[in-house]
Amino acid sequence: MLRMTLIRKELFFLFKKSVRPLSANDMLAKIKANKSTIYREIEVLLKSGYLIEVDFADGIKRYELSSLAHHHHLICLKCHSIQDVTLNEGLSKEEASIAKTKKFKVLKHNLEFFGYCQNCR
Amino acid sequence: MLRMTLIRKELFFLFKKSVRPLSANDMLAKIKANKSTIYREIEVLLKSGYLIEVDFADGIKRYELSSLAHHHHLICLKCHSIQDVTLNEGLSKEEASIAKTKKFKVLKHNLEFFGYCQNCR
DNA sequence: CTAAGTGCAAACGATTTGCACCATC
DNA sequence: GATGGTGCAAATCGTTTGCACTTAG
Repeated sequence: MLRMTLIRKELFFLFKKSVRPLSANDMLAKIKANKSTIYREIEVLLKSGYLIEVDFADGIKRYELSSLAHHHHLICLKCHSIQDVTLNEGLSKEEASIAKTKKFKVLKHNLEFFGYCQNCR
Repeated sequence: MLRMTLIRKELFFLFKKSVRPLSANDMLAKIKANKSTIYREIEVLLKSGYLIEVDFADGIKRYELSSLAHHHHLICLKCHSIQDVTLNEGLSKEEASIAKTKKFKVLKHNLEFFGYCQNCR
């Protein structure tokens, strides 16, 4: 049911070469397509599992390929650079403890770090 | 420089008795004040350090008293209930490792958990 | 052919801003 | 009475929707 349209191809290509999560506006700046098309495309690609949502707590939704290994981001508050981090331990121990003590089934979490990067601190 | 106005008093009272982070709309529903006033109030209270921002990744900004102990939230995807959690270990070890290996100075992080609460799973 | 994809314009919801008036210190 | 607070209306920005047209399979 997923047709391979030009816009879709371009989106995959864009995401593949992007080193940071992309917002709808980021995509619009790179791909000649209508706003609505982009937003609907995001919806489709989320639903079909190609993209995941990433939240930088600024009210703008961003996305990256779900095929990437699970990781978090280091967001520089000054230059807005973004680095990926993979946590050594992860949060699985914490999530297990949450399941036990709070009787809460964790399906996903959101974790991003904010601060100053090497150049800005 | 912070005057004790009626609206400000009501806001503090509201936050003190609230068991969950509040959005601008939550405040507007409880306090008779103009939209702009509420948003400007949030700005002032953030800047003066009485409130902190909490992000549930849904594009709506929420706030809670900064005097609360550092904690995270368990957000039920079905009934939208919210529980607080305090992590045993916290992320300080992770942040130390980030400082070392990535040369990134972490000032704050955002961590919230999503899933199903006891009643909904 | 027909379901999926697209563009355009208008609607939406959260937040912001400009301006005139009001109240606390 | 000066600075900070407030209300109102309009603007802004990211996102969504309705509708008519197009295209991939």
